Amino acid sequence: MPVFALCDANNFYCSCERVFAPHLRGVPVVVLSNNDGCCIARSQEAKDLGIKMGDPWFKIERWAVGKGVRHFSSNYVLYGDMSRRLYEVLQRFSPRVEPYSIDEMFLDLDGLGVDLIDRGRAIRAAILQETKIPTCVGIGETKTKAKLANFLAKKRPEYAGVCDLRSPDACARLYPTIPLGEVWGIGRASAAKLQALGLSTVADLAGFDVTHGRDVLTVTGARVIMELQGQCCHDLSLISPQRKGISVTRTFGASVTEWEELKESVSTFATRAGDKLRQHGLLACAMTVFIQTNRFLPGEFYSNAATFGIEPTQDSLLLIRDALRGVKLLFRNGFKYWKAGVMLDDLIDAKTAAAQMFPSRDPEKSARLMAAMDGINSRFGRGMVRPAVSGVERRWTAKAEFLSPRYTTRIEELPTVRA
DNA sequence: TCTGGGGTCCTAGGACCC
DNA sequence: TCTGGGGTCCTAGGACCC
Repeated sequence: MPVFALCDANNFYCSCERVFAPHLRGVPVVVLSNNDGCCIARSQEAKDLGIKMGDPWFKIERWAVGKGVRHFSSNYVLYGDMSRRLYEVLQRFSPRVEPYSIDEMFLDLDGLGVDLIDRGRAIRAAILQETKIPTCVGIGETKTKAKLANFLAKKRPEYAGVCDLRSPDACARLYPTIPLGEVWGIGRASAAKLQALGLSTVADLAGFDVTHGRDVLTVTGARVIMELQGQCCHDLSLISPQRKGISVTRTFGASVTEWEELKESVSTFATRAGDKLRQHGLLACAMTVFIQTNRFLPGEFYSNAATFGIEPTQDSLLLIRDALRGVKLLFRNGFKYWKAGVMLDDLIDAKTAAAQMFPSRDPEKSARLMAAMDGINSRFGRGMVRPAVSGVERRWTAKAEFLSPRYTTRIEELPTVRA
């Protein structure tokens, strides 16, 4: 029987900022999204003041500052680094650690043969001491139960940050006290459906017939129910699966009306997307670009997107070219653009693709060719240099002919109008 | 008039997550 | 003036094929 622990950092982004500003302990802190748009993390004190996730900063700024709230622009490099440190500490407690998100890690505690509550306390203490980040630990025989235990560890002071939901006793006592919307995988829509059927607590959900559950919530819901009952449907995954898509999207600080300005932004997005592709050693075969006006403003709302196949590439210059061609089709004069983005799909492994693209060459040589291109791209950072190896480009173009013409550009003729 | 059946592939859209 | 960004999975239904 596996035993999962979920270690989840408390108010992670805020806690990271406090590591370097210890005087802010006890002070309400929020971390803001891109362009300081809205609150994406809140310290406990900020939550206690009633600040909600996603609250637009411009709406609450005056009031919040008056209440002594301190705010930070988000710093993902810092958070990523702190996350890695958490991971390193956890690896000392179990050889099997799965980073689930930037601030959450699953551990396999099976076979440790010790008091797991004690073990949870030790984990918290080690992380706090070495990274200054407070965490909570939830324990269960399925991931879903570990998540739920973590929720209790966070919300109910009597657990002091560590909760074990493995025993039937604990479930019988606690399930009826938790609203079913707190369960991992039950969002707003599913919660509403279940409530319409008269279910309201986790106990109701755990006691729901699995087949019936599948009818109402599809197979995902059936798995949730089984996991609540202690039947494991999600194992630990120690190797991170290959990325399926990469996107770079932004709302603009100030609305954009000119083509030249939009072009500049979209070029930047495509460049960043290319950076990410090279980091992961991938090529993209399809692209989606979109532009939007501000849906929060009265008047006409315009939103449009184009999806099309591209030659398999990670080269930023080619990505920029394609993105601009796409967005040019979408651009309409007279709109105030508020948000745009570039999404890359149908990603393939660059090394494997190289071997397929140069079939007449030996694999060694294909790999060297790819490495040469990687070198060019990474040396110039932003992919502003095209692969100069003679013959390469011709071959890549030839390969494109073998791709099925799956992608067609879809352009709505008329802007959609919003009341 | 009667109007198969089984299969695959693809996509849009919904839902959920952090 | 100012309202985030980046992902994954599942399903229904259309297109197409034999």
